[in-house]
Formats: sequence, C-alpha cells, structure tokens
Amino acid sequence: MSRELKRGTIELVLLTLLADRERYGYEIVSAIAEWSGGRLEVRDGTLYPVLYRLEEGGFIEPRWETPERGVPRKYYRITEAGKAELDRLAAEWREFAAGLEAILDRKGGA
Amino acid sequence: MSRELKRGTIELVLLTLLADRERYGYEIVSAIAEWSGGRLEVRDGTLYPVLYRLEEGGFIEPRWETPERGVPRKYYRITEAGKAELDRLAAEWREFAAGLEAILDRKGGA
DNA sequence: TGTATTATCTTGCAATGCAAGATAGTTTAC
DNA sequence: GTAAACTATCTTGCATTGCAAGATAATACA
Repeated sequence: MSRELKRGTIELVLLTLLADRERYGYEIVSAIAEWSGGRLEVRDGTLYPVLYRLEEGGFIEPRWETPERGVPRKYYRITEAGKAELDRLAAEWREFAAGLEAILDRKGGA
Repeated sequence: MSRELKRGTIELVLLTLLADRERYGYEIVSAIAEWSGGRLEVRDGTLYPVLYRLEEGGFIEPRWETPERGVPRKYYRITEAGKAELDRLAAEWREFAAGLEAILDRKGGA
C-alpha cells in the first residue's frame, strides 16, 4: 500500500483503536492489520512517533505496566480531548473520501 | 481540508479529469472543486509540479495552444499508459479506503 | 550458548502539498 | 491611456511525516 496514502490517517486509526480500549504500541501494529482486513499495515518505526505526537497533544495518556515476566509495556488510553479529536478527524476523512469518490464516480459522466 | 490527506491522491484526480477530456492546468483547478462538490481544492502551485511528474512518467502529453486573443494554454491529454496508471491508482485508493472504513466502522464492535 | 520473540525507541531520508512570488498577455474601468 | 483585475504558467523553499534501519533489553526455547 502506498506510503503517501497513509499520510494524515494514522492518527485517526490510532485514536479509533484506543477509543475501543487501552492498548500498547506493539499490539497496535497487529490490531491495525486485523481491523483493516489485512489492507493496512503500519510499522513500529512509524507508530511510536505518532503516539508521542498524540500524547503531546493531550489526546492519549500512557501508563507503564511491568509484568513479573516479560518486557514492560506502555499502555495508552484515549482522553476526552482525544475523543473529540477522533470525531473531528473522522468527519474530515469522510468529507475528503466523499469528495474523491465523487470525482472517481463522475468519470466524465456530466 | 487537511494537506496531508491529499498526499498521493492528486495524481489520481488529475488522471481522472484528463481521462474525461483534454484540459489545461488553470482549468483543472476549478474542475477539481466542481467535480468534488466543493470538497477538494488544489492550488496551482501544487498542480503544475504534478503535471510535470505525470508527463515525465509518460502518463500524459502536453500540447500548446496559442489563441489569437488570450494567454497561451498548455493542454494535457492522457496516454494509454496513463489510463493503465489511472486504473492502478483507483484500485489502490479503493483498497485503502476500504481498509480505513473497516477500521472506522468496527469501533470496538468485535 | 545461541537464536527467536516481545517490546520500545531513535536517526535520517524521501516524498510532496503549498505558500509566496515571478512573469506576461488581456480585459475592463476610470 | 493607464491602472487594476483577470487569465495563465512556472519556480523556490519550507514543513510534514511514513518508514527503513538500527539500537536496546528482557524473555523463551532449542
């Protein structure tokens, strides 16, 4: 899948997944592939910087969990501001997708 | 509309418009707004570099027309390779949009 | 001991939309 | 006739961001 198409949509994807429930980064990578039916993939080198951006914006909050066995995990949960941002980004995406679909469907029809 | 969302879609938009009929750059700016129902806008500073990219790729071909009155216009028409590229980009977009919609629609449903 | 797996993090590159400005001919208003 | 507005193309440089590649570290398994 083209790298450029993903631009500006990863924050929307992350907020959607975190609105469902608390998750940690490594888990999100596989959740994106699963939720999208294998159509979308995001690498961890992409993911972590986006998580930091969302945290700086106050849209998500981290929480470390160190199990007795295993590598420590950093769980993120969405904030109220994050839910509002999610709504905003989802609406923006739908508006954009509708505009592009309108162009694709027209195909010289009028 | 977010700048980042447009990334990687402008070539698709241009090829779609040029598959309809021959057009010149300045005309395309308003055609995009019209075809998208006012949802999408592309500036001329964006447009021309994309046209050059498509020309270099052999997807469109230019033709100058100098009317007796008025500023010369550079018309572009799509090539056979351009039509194939259009099909490819449209399919890629639909796959991507379907993946994202699947995520948005799931919303923790399963 | 060595390899694989889980998990987080950083550096630097590549791609590209766009603001801003340049150029130039045409049309309209005063 | 001349100033302003419009049509039309083109260029420079910046900001954003996905990602490859690599680093680090703990655990599991052969």
